[in-house]
Amino acid sequence: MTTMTRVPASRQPETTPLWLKLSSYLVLSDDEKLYLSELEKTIVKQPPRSDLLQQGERYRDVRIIRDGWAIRHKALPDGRRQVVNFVLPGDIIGMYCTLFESADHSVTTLTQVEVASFPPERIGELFRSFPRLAAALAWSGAREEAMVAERLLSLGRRTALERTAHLIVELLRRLSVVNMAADGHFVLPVTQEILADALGLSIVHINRTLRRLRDSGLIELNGQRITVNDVRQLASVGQFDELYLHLIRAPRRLERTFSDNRSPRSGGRDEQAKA
Amino acid sequence: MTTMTRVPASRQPETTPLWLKLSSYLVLSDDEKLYLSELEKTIVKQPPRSDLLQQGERYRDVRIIRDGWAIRHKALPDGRRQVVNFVLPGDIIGMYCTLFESADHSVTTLTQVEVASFPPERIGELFRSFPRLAAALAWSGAREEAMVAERLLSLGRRTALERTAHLIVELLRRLSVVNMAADGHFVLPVTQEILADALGLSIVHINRTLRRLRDSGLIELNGQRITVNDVRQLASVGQFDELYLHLIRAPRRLERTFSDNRSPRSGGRDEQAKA
DNA sequence: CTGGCCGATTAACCTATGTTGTAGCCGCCT
DNA sequence: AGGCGGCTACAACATAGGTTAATCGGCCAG
Repeated sequence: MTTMTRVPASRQPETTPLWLKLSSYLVLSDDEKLYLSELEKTIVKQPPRSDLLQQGERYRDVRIIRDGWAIRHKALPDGRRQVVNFVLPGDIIGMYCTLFESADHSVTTLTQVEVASFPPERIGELFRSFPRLAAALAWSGAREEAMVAERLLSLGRRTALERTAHLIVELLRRLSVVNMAADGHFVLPVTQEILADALGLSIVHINRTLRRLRDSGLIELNGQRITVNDVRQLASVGQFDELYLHLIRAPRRLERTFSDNRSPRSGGRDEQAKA
Repeated sequence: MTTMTRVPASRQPETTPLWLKLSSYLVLSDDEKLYLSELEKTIVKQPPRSDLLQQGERYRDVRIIRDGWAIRHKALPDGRRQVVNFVLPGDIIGMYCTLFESADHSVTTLTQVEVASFPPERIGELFRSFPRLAAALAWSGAREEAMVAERLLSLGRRTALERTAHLIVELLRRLSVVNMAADGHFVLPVTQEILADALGLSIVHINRTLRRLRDSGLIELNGQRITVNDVRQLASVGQFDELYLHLIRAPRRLERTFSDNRSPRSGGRDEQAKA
């Protein structure tokens, strides 16, 4: 709402990345805002290259990333590795911890990361007392799946150049939502090895591919800063269609389905059950 | 439970594939069973090769597959296509229709398919009145994501032979849950083109790969019937680790989180706010 | 200052997989 | 009966991307 600084943004309690992200989906009430900030109360800092979660490990708390980057990845017994997705500020880890016994993937930090965590039991509470907020979190989780499916399309059917372009545009879009990208540039705290693992390529080939993108003037790289000179064109190279990011606001039927029609108090907005 | 026939299994109302699948995760009460069968009341048959959902289309009802196979796939503007997952009896389509405006993928039947459908609004009702059932459905959805992530690992880091072996074992495991596979054989109503699109390979190469699997005696193909002679060995070729299928029963904390602690009776709903 | 390590970069070479084209089979329509 | 379309099968050839190996620069510990 107010113009945003690019600072880690945790001055005012309510503008955490998660809040920003959810707000892009639906307008949150003050109650909801407050409850959300409750969830982000217990905060810890994790050093770079440390595991937030390990494949096979039992799930523990739910974690909210407040600052920094991480990767979600899976490994084969012989060491080959696939990065499933990048975990950015505003993303949630272990949302399914209530449903699954143990994790089928690892999450490892790339930079120093600030995480909030809360016990899984609160999810039940959330669904009961703040159904719209719960719906927004479900949206965030469903979007995650959509991103993985899109990456699958990339690995299966896009060439190395297309994949790489696609990923860059995706990151740009995602980071914009949490005010971490401006005019097409952002910090990409990632080695080429990690890019390779994300795109199913060899490290040498990712290097070649980045070179081609640079040579064609589509992007610039200075250290960890990447600049996209012409987003439209890069998107077209990557056949990027942002439909899968589901960035549009919640459909009207969401209110019908998830509005809290049980507590006339607290939730404060209407009820009027249907059918 | 009782010994199972391989018949479509819809004689007794409660043993639908979805019920079977969810029961493998948690024991459902009679109320829950009943409500589930309510959801499967409106039934329609779809011919083979027809769309249940089209990329870009607005979401409509939630659909439960009761019989037959379909694929969930995404296409690039130039026609290249990736099959994201196979949709089997007991699977659900459009679970996120409340959250998203329009679909980012298509679903197309491979065989004749029997689908039940219900309006998205009932999901809210479900979460309020039958939280354990809702949790089981959430489990099913989360598992879906896990499968896509595992396929991503396949496309990114497994060879054609490994991928193919992996997929076959996965299908075998999934079909077993709904009693559609016995002693390592099942019906695979799929052309090689579709396998190719699922595994990110060319149709010619999938053909070569199946040949290798047959020549090595790991599988047999007779028309659409596939027989896995040695599951252990095939799983080992595909580096298959079923952790990602999350086939184990619900963790204990699920009950703590989702048990309906609001209604001592059955359908009643109400409250006791938190904090 | 210096050695060691990590990551980026490039060249040369190799191979898994893609492409193109042909043939055979089977079921189905007329 | 003939022919057509969809699918499998395979051979021959082409290439995107993998592998290996060498170099270079930056950073840090001693």
